Amino acid sequence: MTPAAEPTTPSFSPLYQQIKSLILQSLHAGEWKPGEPIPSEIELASRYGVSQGTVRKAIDELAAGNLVVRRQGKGTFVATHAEQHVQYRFLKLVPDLDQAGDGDPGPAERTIVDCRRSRASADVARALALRAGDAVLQVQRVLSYAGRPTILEELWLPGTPFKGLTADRLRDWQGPMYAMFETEFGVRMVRAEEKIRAVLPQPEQAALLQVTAQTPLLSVERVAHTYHDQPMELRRGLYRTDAHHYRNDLG
Amino acid sequence: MTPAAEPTTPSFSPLYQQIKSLILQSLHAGEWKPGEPIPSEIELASRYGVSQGTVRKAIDELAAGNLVVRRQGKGTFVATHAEQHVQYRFLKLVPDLDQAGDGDPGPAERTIVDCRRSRASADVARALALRAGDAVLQVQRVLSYAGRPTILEELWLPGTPFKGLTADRLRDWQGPMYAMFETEFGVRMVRAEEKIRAVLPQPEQAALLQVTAQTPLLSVERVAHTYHDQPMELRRGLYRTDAHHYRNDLG
DNA sequence: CAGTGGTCTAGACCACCAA
DNA sequence: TGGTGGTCTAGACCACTGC
Repeated sequence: MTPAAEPTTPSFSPLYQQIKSLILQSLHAGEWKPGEPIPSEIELASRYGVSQGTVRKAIDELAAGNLVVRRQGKGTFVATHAEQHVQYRFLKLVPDLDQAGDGDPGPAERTIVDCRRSRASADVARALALRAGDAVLQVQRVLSYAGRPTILEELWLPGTPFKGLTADRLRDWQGPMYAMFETEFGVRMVRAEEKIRAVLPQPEQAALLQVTAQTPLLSVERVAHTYHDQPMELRRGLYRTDAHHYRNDLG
Repeated sequence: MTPAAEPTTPSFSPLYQQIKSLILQSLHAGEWKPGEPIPSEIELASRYGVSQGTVRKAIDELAAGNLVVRRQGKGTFVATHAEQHVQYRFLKLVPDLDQAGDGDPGPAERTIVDCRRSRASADVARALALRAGDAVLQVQRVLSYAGRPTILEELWLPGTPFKGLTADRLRDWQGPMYAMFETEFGVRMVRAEEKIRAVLPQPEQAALLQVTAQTPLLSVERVAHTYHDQPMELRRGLYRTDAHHYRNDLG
């Protein structure tokens, strides 16, 4: 606001950016839930006292960031991991023989190996913007495709927002885990970043994936963020790549 | 055009999409070279007989696809791998300790291991949309960071567009290889897709990277495309991930 | 200063959907 | 049929660049 403080700040914010921020606030505050429609462009325009075109440009950017989905003739809806056409939006592992070509890895069998409350180690705390020793939820599970264990992943969640999450609730839930986070805990994952390495498994890891300790695996460390770039999940995955590969499109 | 032929085709093309196609054609035809400005929005509007806003929306999409770069007050320029802020746009390997945080892996020493003309094998031909036996150029090189061999890559180029490419010219060129393809051969890479696996190296590969044959490595197979999604390069890379990692942002 | 892209508006019309 | 998002236009004004 005061142009004296930040020299590198563009001392100018377009109207549509301000509108975008306002809509973002309402999304974060849960004024409209995932899957629900947000008010029409005309209604938002009159609410904020700007033209429809300005609201339109704001929503354009939200839609580009997958925060919102437009459907012609129906309205604009809060994006969700549940009913979304692209389920498992953040999972880039696809079968080598992808006949359909749609990157759909097919149905996965999920096995919860472990689920318990613990305290954040230094690196987990750093990734989740907590303090070391804070309460976290720790889950370990295996995903299998066609009976073949393929992904072993361990994930950490901050304890407070996910109070009440148990192994049983995880087991009972059908569909993407991120969809459960939305409907059960009101936490919507919006963005994620992954660091990928090639590693050899520890003996216990090898056993869970039914491979030898000499089998090279993809190590995928993901930090998923909710609104305002707040980190809400750390996930460390080990991917078998003998029948699958990690697919990435570089625009 | 004829709505009878294709049942699933949206028998409707917005004006700005048509304008986008026209601009794309000019880009492909080389009417404006990489780094050069394209005509102003007003000029394009009058050339195509549409309003400035329509041209604007067309250019918006081209800019979103990194085909073109807008610079306020100066004009709109054909994107290039050379002077682009993000050099090595397609290289996602970054140092584990990235102090600057800009993903800049720093200067690389390049060593050409091999460069020769050969004939396309079946899989190379399929990737490059050629026929098996067609002339291809085959290059093998090593990239080192701080004296440490980190990337071993082998790449195949279709023989015809790259007539005259030799090991010497590769060695002499400073800067990104894709920048050379632009200025020397008029081939601009626009999009790429990568398939990533974890593998163990062959003995010769291990020697070139100065690692043991038990060191897990990232296998990165990239197909790079020029305009109209035409494949123009197949690149198979082996990445050491003991001091670097592959970084990916999931929007 | 003139020329460029960037923002904002107001209004018209079209395509899609549901009741 | 009415409401939604999608397209297109025309014009005004702003911000940035270079001369």
